[in-house]
Formats: sequence, C-alpha cells, structure tokens
Amino acid sequence: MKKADIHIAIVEDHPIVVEGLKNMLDKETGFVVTGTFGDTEGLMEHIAEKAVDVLLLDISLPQDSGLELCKAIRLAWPDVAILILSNHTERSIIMQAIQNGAKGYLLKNASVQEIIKAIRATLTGQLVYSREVQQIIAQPSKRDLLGITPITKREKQILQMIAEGKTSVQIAEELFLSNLTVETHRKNMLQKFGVKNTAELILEATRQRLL
Amino acid sequence: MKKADIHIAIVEDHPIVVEGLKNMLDKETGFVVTGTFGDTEGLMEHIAEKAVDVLLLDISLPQDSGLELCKAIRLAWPDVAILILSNHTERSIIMQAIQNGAKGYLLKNASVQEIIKAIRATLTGQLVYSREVQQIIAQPSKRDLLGITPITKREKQILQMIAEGKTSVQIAEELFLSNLTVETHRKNMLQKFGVKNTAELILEATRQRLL
DNA sequence: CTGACAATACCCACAGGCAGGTAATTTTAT
DNA sequence: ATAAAATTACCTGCCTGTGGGTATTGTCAG
Repeated sequence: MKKADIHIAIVEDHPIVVEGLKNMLDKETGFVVTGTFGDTEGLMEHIAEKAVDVLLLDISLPQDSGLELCKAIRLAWPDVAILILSNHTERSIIMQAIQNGAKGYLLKNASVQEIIKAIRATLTGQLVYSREVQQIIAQPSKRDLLGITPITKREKQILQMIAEGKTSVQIAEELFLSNLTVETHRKNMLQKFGVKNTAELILEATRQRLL
Repeated sequence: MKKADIHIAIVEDHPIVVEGLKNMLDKETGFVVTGTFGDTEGLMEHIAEKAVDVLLLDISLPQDSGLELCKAIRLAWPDVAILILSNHTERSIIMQAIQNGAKGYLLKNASVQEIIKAIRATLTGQLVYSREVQQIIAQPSKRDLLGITPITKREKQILQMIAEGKTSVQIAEELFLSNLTVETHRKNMLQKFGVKNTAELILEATRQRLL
C-alpha cells in the first residue's frame, strides 16, 4: 500500500509567497497542495472536503486576525496541524499563536529546508519553530521576565498627563493634589518600569500600550 | 534577429518570496533571472557582469536600508531599472524610494500579473506602481495633510538616544559632540513637533512611528 | 481584623531640561 | 554655483525632574 500523500492548504494574502510555497512544496514528493487562499473565503469547506493535514497560515491577514482564525480551526478540526507563517517577531504574538493551538511558528525568512522539515515534524505531533523563533522564545526580554508592569489607576492617569507634556505642578493643580504627590507617583513609576527618566518611561509605556 | 532577453536580478531576504518570484518569472518568456541575493553581498559585481536590466529590490533588508542601496545603484548604473518590492505602505517611504531613483514600487501583495506588467513597463521608461500604491500616492493620509514632521538623520539618532533615557551629556559623549549641540537638536525637535517637553516629544514620535 | 497596597504629602540637594536667543561651518539639492 | 538646510557650538537664567529617603491616611481582601 502506498503511503498517503500529505494534504497541505495555504492561507496567505501575498500571491508571490503563495507561488513560492506552492512551487516548493509541489516539488517535494509526498506533498500535495490541495488549495491556496488569499482570505478565509471558502477555507472551512476546503479543509473538510480535502481532508487537509497541514495548514500553512499567515497571521498578518488583512481582515480577520490570523490568530482568531487559528483558534477557530483548532476547535473545529483538532487534527489539522496549523503551521504559522509570519513576519512578527514579538514574543507575545508567538506565545499567543501557540496558545491558540498552532503546531509551529515560522518566520517568513525561513529557508526552504526549514519549512519542509517543519511540515514533516508537525505531523509527528511535535511543536516546531524556526531557528530565529527558538531564540526569541528562549530569550525572554527583560520585560517579559518582569511581566507587564502593574500600574495603578492614579498612576495611569498621571502618566497620561505627563505624556501630554504637563509638568508635575500643572498635573497637581488639575487633580487638586500637592505637586509633591505627583512627583511621588512619577518616581514610583520610574522605579516600577525600571527606567531612568521620563523619556524612557513614555517609550516603555507606549510599548506596553498604556498610552 | 531574436529579441534580447530581459535580465532580472532579485534582492530579497525571504527565501520563499525569492522562490516564488523566480519561478514566476522563469515561466515568462523573454525573462531571465540572472541571480538572486539575500543581501548585498556580490550584488554590485553581478549587476555589472550579467548586464542586469531590471532589479527587483526588497527595501526591508536586515542590514542596509534598501533605500540607501537603491540610491547607490542608481548612481553607479543609471540604466538599471529598479523596481521596489516592499511591505511598507507609508506614503513617505514610497516617495523616498522614487526620490532615490526607483522606477517602480510594488507591494508584496501585488498579483503575479501586476509584477510582470510592471517589469515590462519599467523598461519603456515608465514609472509604475501597483494599484494600492497608486491609491496611497493619490490620497495623502491625514498625517501627510497635517504635515509629517520632517526630521533629520542626526535628530532621529539623538531622538532615539533620548528615548533610551540618556541625558544630553551622555549623548554628547557617545557622539563626540558638545552637550550644547545635543541640546540644540533637542530644542529644534521640540519646536518641530510643536511640543512642550521630552515626554510629549517621545509620545508624538512614537505616534509617527519614528521610534 | 489585619496586613498589603494605594494614595497622599513632605524634605533636601543637585543634575538636567527649557526658553530665548546668536552664529559659524558643512552638506545637500537645484 | 549658489541657495537652502543641517550640523555644530555657545550664552544666561530659571524651572523641573531625579534620587533617596520618611510618614500618614484610606481601602480592600483574606
């Protein structure tokens, strides 16, 4: 009995990348690309009809967040191995993808070998990551270790006013506080965020989407 | 006499995209892909040796800014038609690319037809843009209307260091400048951005994606 | 009830940022 | 070649921010 082909579907909104993937995978014996999709239209039906084994999924799709899609497919067909193809190098996104049931995460700059290897590996049940992604996972940034900085309501309020360019005195007046109090909050935030001054504080705060 | 083939070189750091482009172009009669490059290594020699007609250039390369590269090639070989392949949809970047001598600008989600048509068109001397890019050029964004804050290289450099929490003195030392100079740049930026202090500056700069 | 955390307020001393200029030199664009 | 822009540098004085503390009241969950 002949070993069954691996059915692969591709969801990716860049035609060139689709072209590249399809070409590359078709050359590989045992791989069959059953369909390619620029968006989610018709995808669900396809997965059911063609008995898709592996789904290559670009999570930077125009409309739906690919992460949502990932979760949805995961729930509907737990047996479909989802391999994320992405440009995003942020640890949080990678983690979220895994959380949402992805079997692997590859960056788009992955080599052809890496991708093929990854597809084979996912079918054995392994979680796979491209080289770079492994490094990202292995080396959590300082802030990932510290977790997201916990900030109080008052601090957040003051933080926003600082970002608007207001001085401690102005903020104090607006909030009917002593300027010394505002400065205390300011100092506490510098400590919490582990930064040296206001400039760094604002940058870090925007990175954590607090502003 | 047979019409000469069009020699195409590709600079692109994503193997999959290279694969896709190469495959697609090779299928097209009259097109010859003379070489593909993941970085700038050996590129210059190649252009000279193979008499490259068209260069497909990804401007989001890891090391060199593709825009710089574009300008350099433009100066060295004015006859090589440079076609930018990019993910960046910001008007400013597109404009800069054209400024730097690119003959066309395509987004990576361009269709296969668009790319082929674009390559042919560039050889007739036209400037070509994919559909989406045309829209971007035609409809300046709110920010373009408000005037995106023009910032110089030096200012940007210093801005980044400010955002890292460095003081003027530290920056001056690192850049072998007088601290007074750094403060001048700082002041100029405050003026340009129309903000009152560093905190507001950093927020506005991140909003404009300068950080 | 009690302990942790938030919010308030204060002190001192000094470094750093800001406002308001002026001006020479170098680079870049036309 | 020349004008415009960028980069460099300086001055004075004043206000703000920062570092390293302490301390009193609320407030909320265990």
